[in-house]
Amino acid sequence: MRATGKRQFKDEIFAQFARIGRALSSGRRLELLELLAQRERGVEELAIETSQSVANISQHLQVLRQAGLVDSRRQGNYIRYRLAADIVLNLWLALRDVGQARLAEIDKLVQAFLKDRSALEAVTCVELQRRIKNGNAIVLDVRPEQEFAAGHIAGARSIPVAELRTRIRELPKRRVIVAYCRGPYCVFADQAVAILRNAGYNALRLDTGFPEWRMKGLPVERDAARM
Amino acid sequence: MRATGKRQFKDEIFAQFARIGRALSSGRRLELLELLAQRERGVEELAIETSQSVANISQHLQVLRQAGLVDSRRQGNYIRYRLAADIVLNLWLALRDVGQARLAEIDKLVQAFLKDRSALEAVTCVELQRRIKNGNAIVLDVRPEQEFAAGHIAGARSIPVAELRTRIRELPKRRVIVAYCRGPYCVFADQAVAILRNAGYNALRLDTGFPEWRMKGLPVERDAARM
DNA sequence: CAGCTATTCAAGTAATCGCTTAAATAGTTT
DNA sequence: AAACTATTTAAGCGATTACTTGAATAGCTG
Repeated sequence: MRATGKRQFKDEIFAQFARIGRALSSGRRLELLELLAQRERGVEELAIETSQSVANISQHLQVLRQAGLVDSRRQGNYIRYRLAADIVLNLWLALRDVGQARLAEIDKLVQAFLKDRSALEAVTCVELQRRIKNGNAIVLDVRPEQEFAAGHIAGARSIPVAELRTRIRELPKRRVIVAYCRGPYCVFADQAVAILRNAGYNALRLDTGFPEWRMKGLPVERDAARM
Repeated sequence: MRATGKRQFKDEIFAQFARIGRALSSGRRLELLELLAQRERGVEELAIETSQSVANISQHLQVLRQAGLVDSRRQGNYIRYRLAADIVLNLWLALRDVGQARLAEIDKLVQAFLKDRSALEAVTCVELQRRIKNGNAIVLDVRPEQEFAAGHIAGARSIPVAELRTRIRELPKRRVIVAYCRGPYCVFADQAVAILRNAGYNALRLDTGFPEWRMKGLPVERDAARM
């Protein structure tokens, strides 16, 4: 308990926690976390989705694994990665909250790239839940099918945004449609709302994505067939 | 909305969030956050407490500020730094939770340095709250006086651990004493419990610190005189 | 067991990081 | 306005990082 020992203890324990910070210090790795928050994936899948080389993504995944943020398991010839625990998702969401609240650049980027977003107010989780209760909205999951299968808002329908134009007739025109996707920095729901409104539908965007909905303890479902 | 623009948007927005991760990627900076979670401080104070040069700490503080994690204000000749918002504290606690749950090295370090800790079970916040309600414990804040003044558990008494041996008679021997400090990786409460038990007191450690207590929305007080 | 394939590792390079020392700045106080 | 002082900045270093390319590994699958 003498002073030097105490300093060494502090140095070492904070250095350990800093390993986690370091894992969060690359935009590429945060993008991987965001993808893995939707569902588990193989290395090549992640490489394609992030437009990176397989070797590079593999190395990033090692960093994430050594920081305890992701887990992997073998499935046939592939190795599938996933978030190691819900507290990891919680950590990523906490970091995102700080960015949203404290970094002006993030707001600027969203404004610049998603020009329509500021015009249209988004639906909150509480409000959507109320609408669901009243049968007052169709909940539309516009993420890729496999992400829907791995888990979605209870009662939601799936039409991936890529298929929305061709499958738009599956949706009734009379009712309000609330579209959601991976999260507030995912563009799928914005695109979906644009397509729907263009076709004369009454569409709104949920202000967050599926992982946030689930972390709030709100009702979710998953495709029992898959997984 | 074409593919290349979308990739660029993702790259840029995740790079922005990564600035926050980078700020968390140094043990030294995490130590600063932990100190600032107790109360605001000047640069030299932080330098002394971390055994670092003033220039080095100043540079770390710039990194933290540019990531939106800390704020500063001038007070007389000094510049005082503080956490920028409660969500920053929330982020640090989320990171710590992940470390505790997922990094075996952290447990090893605690076991090695705080050998007694495993023997003695700690009191949880819920349990302490119950004890307070029943008048069933003395709550003892063993952090330095100024940290107590900046905020403490409602009803707690202050005896900094450095003064505990000389002031131990202020405490009644009949009642259970629950000591707390900065957090689970702070050694003050462990030291205090050791001193108290050695002197024949019935003492226990709270399993977290003041910032965690406050973030849970449990009752706190502050010294109105200071501030 | 041999062949195949997804994944990891290793080496190399340009850029960045943490810390030190020394000088500059900015703001208060006298 | 001058002097002082806390803080920031600049330059320099050794160590580390992100990514690429090319080779190695590990473990299914036929």
